[in-house]
Amino acid sequence: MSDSLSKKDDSIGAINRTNILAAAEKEFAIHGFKGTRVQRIADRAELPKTNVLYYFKSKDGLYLALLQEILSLWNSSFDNANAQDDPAEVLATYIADKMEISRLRPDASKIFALEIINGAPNLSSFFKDQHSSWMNSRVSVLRQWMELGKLPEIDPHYLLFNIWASSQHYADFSAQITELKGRAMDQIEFSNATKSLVKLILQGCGLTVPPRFQ
Amino acid sequence: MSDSLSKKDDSIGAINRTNILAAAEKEFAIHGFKGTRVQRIADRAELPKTNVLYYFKSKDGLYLALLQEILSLWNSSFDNANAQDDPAEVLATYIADKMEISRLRPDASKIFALEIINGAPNLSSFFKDQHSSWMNSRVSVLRQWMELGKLPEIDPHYLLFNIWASSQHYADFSAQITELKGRAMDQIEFSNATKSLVKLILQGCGLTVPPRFQ
DNA sequence: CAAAAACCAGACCAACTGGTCAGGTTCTTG
DNA sequence: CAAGAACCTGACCAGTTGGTCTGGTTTTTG
Repeated sequence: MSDSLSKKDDSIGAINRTNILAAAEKEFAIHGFKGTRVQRIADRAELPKTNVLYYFKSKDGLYLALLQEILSLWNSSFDNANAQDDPAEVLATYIADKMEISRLRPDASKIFALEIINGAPNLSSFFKDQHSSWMNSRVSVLRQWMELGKLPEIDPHYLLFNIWASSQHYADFSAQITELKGRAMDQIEFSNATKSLVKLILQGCGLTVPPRFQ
Repeated sequence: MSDSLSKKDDSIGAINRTNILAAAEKEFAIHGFKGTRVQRIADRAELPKTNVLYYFKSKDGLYLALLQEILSLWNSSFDNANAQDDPAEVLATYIADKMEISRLRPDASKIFALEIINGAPNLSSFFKDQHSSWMNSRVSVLRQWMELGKLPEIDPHYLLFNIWASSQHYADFSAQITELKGRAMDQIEFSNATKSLVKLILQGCGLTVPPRFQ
């Protein structure tokens, strides 16, 4: 309806949409898609249920809209790295980025993880293709680093899986971490965890940790 | 009713119970607790729904029974390690054990992960306490190793989290791995992944990889 | 062999849930 | 300021689902 750009207006509709998405993120993260009740989202957003369905045609529609927003978080500086870059610097930054998402958007991370665990039934084939080609291009860069002698031999897939799993873990399993440590992690602990993880992984594949990550 | 031991009799009831639990494991792993339909479990076990409710009082009861069985998988040789043992050997074995569970019981691993992601609403406080004290005692062993100079300084929690996250990852995210690699992982690939992970983590905390894991 | 225990299953139901509808009110705009 | 667009919401409904009830059949056991 409005000019194609700037959906970030302050119209009443835009505000409600934002509130509903925020409420939905929390509910879906806790209960999963099937376990989430539209009524609960409405309650959390302090709106009648009908109103939620007014803005998003259906529960599916709301979930998909949310998922799309979440996917945009998955971009990072590593996306544009190439053979000329320094592997230690690039990987350390990538790990730190991932940890930052886990800290700031744990619910988004959880939803993504749930989606993947369930076999990604709602991730469009477009995203899957995109993700697949992203993986291929990153593996290719890692291999070039190895050929150039900038990175010791290691299976690039397993390295990426490990980075992804370890950082994502802090978001997905925050409940367990809270349980095991007795309380939730604060920013300082996240910073320490990040340093620890950077050191573990970089040292693990024979790289030197850049000073600013020590 | 029968003698307190040996529930593993071959009575018709025992067989049905086993079948139902196996069917439930698959369904709960795919759809989560809320998303799973008792009818679907019954279909998979080739029994009428009423029969499932006959053996397990309710959906909750079935889920809890399954969860209890799954928890027993989480024991490992690491549980009994002490300061006299060799950290490289113990940790490598622990990682390999965890990877083996991911390979052989991915559904059980998924259910456990889902439970944790959702904040462990169904894990009894008994299990939580147990897990918490397990963690404390293992952290203590790791610290002793560091004091003895057998293991370089590293935060023990983060080390354990990393092992746990990386190995569990292969089960929980098998769908994504299948997508990214184009097909499911076979036993040889799991073996390579295990070696890769052992090397990454041990090298990451400054240990030498034992020969049989190379 | 009888009776009790264990097992089996169709019919049924109450509760819940996503979603619709119709009839409003408020806001925007020419 | 009129008219249309956007927004709001109580009442309602049809489909689904966990679970019960009742009346069986088969197996075990004293």
